[in-house]
Amino acid sequence: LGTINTTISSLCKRSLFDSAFKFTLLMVSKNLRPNDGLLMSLVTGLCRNKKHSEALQLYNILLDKGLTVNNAISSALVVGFCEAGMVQKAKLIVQRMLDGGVKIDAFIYNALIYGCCKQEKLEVGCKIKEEMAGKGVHPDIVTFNLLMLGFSNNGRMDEALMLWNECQRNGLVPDAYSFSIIIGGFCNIEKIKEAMYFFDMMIQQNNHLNPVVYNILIRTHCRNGKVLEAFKLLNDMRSRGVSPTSVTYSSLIHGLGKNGQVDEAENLLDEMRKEGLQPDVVCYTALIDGYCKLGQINEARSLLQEMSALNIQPNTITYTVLIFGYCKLGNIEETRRLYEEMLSKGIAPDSWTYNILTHGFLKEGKLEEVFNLWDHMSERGVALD
RNA sequence: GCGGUUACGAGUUAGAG
Repeated sequence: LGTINTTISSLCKRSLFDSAFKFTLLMVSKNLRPNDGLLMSLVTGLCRNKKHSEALQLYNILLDKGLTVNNAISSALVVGFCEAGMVQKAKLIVQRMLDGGVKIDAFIYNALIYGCCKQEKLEVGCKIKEEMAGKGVHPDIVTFNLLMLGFSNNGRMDEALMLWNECQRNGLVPDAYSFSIIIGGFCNIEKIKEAMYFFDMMIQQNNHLNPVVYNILIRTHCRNGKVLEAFKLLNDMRSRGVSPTSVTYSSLIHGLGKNGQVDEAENLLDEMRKEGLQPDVVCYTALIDGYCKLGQINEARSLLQEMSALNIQPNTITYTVLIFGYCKLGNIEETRRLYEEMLSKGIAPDSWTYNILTHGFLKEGKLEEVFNLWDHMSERGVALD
């Protein structure tokens, strides 16, 4: 049995979920049961790779065999379906668990609420919260956080705050997530005063301080062109012993780039390295965008080379940014070249890429090329939106 | 006992016509 576990584990680690799946089925058919942790990562892995039906199949077989399936495995399945937007199917799975007399715990309810909130079905999410309470499963802080996030993302801060109050009436204590959700919600609608009210509350409690809240505030200032304010917060976080992350830096780089301060932005890459942080693809893409917006396309292009020298893989957005840079300069040659290059690297263009390419070609009167492009696009299963 | 659920960063679309 140890060998089985090791084999499956190794297959999962190498992301060979198909093989792990087949191997597990084979084992289960011989009534050998891999351990819980492995089954969970297998279910999670299958779902992340869009193999939901395999995950479900495995789950069903375990049940049919009368093998124990703990809530962690079930919740991995429910989460997998919810993350892919298949909340209805997730609900069916849960319903079957209920029918089978299985106790649904808060993790699973929360996973369902997560799915509902992702689809902006906030009222349904709230109903599930009531339902769980009715079944004697107390909504926990995660339940409240999920719903607060749902409302915050829709600018419905009144409702988010009602939940903030409600959870405390229920004896729950807002945690670091709660704070950043509320602060982020106010930032989204530019209610900075309100955001700062909650931020000060965190500071006063001298608790829950973490890079995420700072990142939210820094990004908000950067988005509003208030880079100086953003840097003040960077100092503030450091002085309180909170280390910046690559998210912090990418926000700052983006903010500086938007202001045309690309040199300062580029210096931040070195500053990161001095702090032991590796600049990632987002930091580079933000900087490349900054150069492109200034028309300094060669600088942008050499950053792409720098990335490959450092083994930082460019992605769809990186290429789209560069292509847009060339399009704006009317450089059709390089636009084509980059498009070919991204295809040859297996980086998939998306609807934004095609949108930009279309405009670029049209601007230069390359009507036929647009038609070719559109054929290519539909072959690849991308639709303009 | 251990494990499963929640927060933050980059790309097209300002205005006029």
